[in-house]
Amino acid sequence: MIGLIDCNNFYVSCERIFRPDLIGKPVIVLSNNDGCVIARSEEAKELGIPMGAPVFQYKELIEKNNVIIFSPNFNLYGDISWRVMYLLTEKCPNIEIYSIDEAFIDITHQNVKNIYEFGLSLKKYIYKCVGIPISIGFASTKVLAKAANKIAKKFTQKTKGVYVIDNEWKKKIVLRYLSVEDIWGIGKKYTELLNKNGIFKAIDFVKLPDEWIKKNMTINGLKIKYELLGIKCLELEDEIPKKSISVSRSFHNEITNIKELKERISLFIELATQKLRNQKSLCSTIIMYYHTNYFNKREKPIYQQVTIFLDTYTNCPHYIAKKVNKILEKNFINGIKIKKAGIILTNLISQEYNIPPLFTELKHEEQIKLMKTIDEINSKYGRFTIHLAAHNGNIRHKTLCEHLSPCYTTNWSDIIRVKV
DNA sequence: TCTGGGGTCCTAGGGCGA
DNA sequence: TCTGTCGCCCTAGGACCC
Repeated sequence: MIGLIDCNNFYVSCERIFRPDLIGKPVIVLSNNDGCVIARSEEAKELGIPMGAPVFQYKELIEKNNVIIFSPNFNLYGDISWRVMYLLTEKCPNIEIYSIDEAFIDITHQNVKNIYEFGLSLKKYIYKCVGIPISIGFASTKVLAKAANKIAKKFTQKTKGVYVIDNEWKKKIVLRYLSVEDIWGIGKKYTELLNKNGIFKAIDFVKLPDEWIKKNMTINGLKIKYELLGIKCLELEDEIPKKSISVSRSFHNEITNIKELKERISLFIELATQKLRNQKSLCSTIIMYYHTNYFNKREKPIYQQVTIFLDTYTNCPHYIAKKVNKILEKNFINGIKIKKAGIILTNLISQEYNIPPLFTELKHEEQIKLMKTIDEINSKYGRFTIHLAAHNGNIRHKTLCEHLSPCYTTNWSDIIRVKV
């Protein structure tokens, strides 16, 4: 039996842990630059604020209903997520952490007598220890567990946040209830295609011939069909290192000069190589890109992308920044207004398997020692104590975040004080 | 005026060597 | 030596997820 645990309105719930006065009030969390809505409380959903909505389009509704706004505080959310996952692992060792707010558990080999009661106790435990409300769906496959979770969330009063699909009858009811757009793995495009062919519910989807599904929705579509029928096609996965690492940002004020762009890109490289070193990997290919504002219909959109193949594997920001800056100087189009830029590190290998090439300007032994020292200093005295000269070490620079909450659990100066 | 960020997987199609 | 076929590799693009 597989369970899917999902934290309810996760980012909003994280903010509410330290602001219990906001329970019952409409709350939203915004994306970087306070641009779009990325999390909503139930009350905000009821007001009709959609996911991904640009804030400026809903300004009136937000003000009229006193909706509480937060800028994203990923330090806080990451830390709370870690606590939730830690507790879940304690109770269910066979776990796949799927995202910041979701995890699959396999309880087949745990001696669980009553799955529903087990779910309720897990829910109670997480809320008691971390203060995060969760919903749980149990079923024989991942896709069905996702569907069960949806039911648990949608009918909280009846289910108390836990729903188990443990017989054919329940499975049939769920397939009849579930719309195709709500099936895990079927997005906007496939929904359009299915609707056009008269398929609206999961029960109709599973009746489609295999050949049709494979031809129109690839092998993944076929796996979804069998999972809905209760035949396991997707296993719980171990944590595997990332195959690519990227850092990108939109800019509140568009960038028009190469100096500033170089500054930002250098910061992206520093952040990305930090992630790379954390998972003990090296990269040999860097993709750097930037583009103008696609929403500005008055100007022709410009997109530039450069792929840089290194002659060696590295996780050293100085080496990468040097190469990227050289390319930037050569390719930069003067006069364009850059709205977003980013870098992707790819072609990753594990540090262990690295064999330095015979001819390269990079001095490997020295670089390893240097990076180790820098990481130790930054870990002891704070992120960016030592950083690339190209940026000033201010990672929040020029990013709009007017509603940022304190880092209650990760910053000594933000810890809540209690008067006794 | 203002519209996020970070990933994965699959497939088609072209280049290229055996 | 030329030509056709097959399979592998790579890339771009499109789908999906949170």
